[in-house]
Amino acid sequence: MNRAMAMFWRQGYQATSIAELLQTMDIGRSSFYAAFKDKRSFFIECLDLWAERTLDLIQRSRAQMPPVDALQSFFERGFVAASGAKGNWGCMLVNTVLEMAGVDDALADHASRHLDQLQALFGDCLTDAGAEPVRAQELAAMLMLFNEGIRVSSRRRVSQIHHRQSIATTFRLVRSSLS
Amino acid sequence: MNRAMAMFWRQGYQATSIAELLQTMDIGRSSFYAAFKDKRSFFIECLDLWAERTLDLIQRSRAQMPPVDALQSFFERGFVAASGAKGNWGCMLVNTVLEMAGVDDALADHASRHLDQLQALFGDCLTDAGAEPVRAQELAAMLMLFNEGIRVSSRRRVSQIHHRQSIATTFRLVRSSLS
DNA sequence: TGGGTTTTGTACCAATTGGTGCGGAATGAT
DNA sequence: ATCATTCCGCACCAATTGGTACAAAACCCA
Repeated sequence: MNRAMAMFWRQGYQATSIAELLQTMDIGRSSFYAAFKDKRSFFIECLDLWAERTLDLIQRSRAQMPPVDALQSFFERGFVAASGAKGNWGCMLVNTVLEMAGVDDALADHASRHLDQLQALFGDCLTDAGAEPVRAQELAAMLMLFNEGIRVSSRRRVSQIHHRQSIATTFRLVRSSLS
Repeated sequence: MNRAMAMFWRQGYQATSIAELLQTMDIGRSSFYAAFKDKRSFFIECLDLWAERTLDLIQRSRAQMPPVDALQSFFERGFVAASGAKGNWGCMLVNTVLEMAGVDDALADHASRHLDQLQALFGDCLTDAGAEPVRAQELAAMLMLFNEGIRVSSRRRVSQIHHRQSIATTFRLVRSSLS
């Protein structure tokens, strides 16, 4: 299932056929439809799994370091770990929103709600760091905008160094805004 | 052709079938294949048209107002004009990059190069506004990141007001950085 | 009006899509 | 070993995909 999720992550929903999925999961057609209802339902499961892992990633970091550091490490990890030689696939939630909006709005909304959760978690980290609730919400919204932007940019052929720099300057701004 | 472009813009490449295109263009199948080589080639034409119009939009604004105002009006127009009751379709270039990356990399690169042009134009406006070349490039890159982010965000159900606010604060930052 | 060229409507094609059903193989308990 | 049950490979299906062939129609200049 991890492989299937990665496939959806990289290629999106429409461009991934069931045949491809079966091959990478190394199971038969019957087994697939026995375990999952639909291609669509299965995609949602993968989407949820992806979101869950992403939230967990931040939560775990938060237990080990100051909250703002945890946030920053989240952005940096997304650009180092996920982008090997194989290239970066961006954020599955962002990808899904842009692919399905105007095609399957329910699906796009589902991904969008996950992004809301992520933004809420950003806010939590910022209040933890001592920001006032209102200000934390503002900053979280800004970080989400930054996230969406950099995830798009990461699917282009822009140099990694440049992204790192953007992250650095953004978080310098965030930190200065908190002190 | 405008209608066809709008269709691709809203639904993306894969989700738009030839049959739908023919219907909205109100032409027959033969006429289509006589005028355009492929679905893919036709999509590229639409993409180029969209990019051309976007660049023109900025250029025209630049002839009528200070360069930074022109940039700001570009962002604001994208959110008022394009987003009627029918909703906002974001930026066709950004949409294409995210849809086709990992599926048809050549197509994604094509859209990405258009974004490079757009970013270059951002840079021109900023140098016009008196920024030093290096600084202008930095700011242009930041604006492109902002553009990518807000175009994603605009396809979610986030309130318009919020976007306007983001634009305002971003440009306040840009202006203060220029003075 | 006539003949030749372009345009266009439509039937048709092979390939692929997501999804179902069946028959046999593996499994496990007695 | 036997039986029942679960599992799975594979054939099959209808629908849709992008693309082509071909003939009829519209057009234009003489």
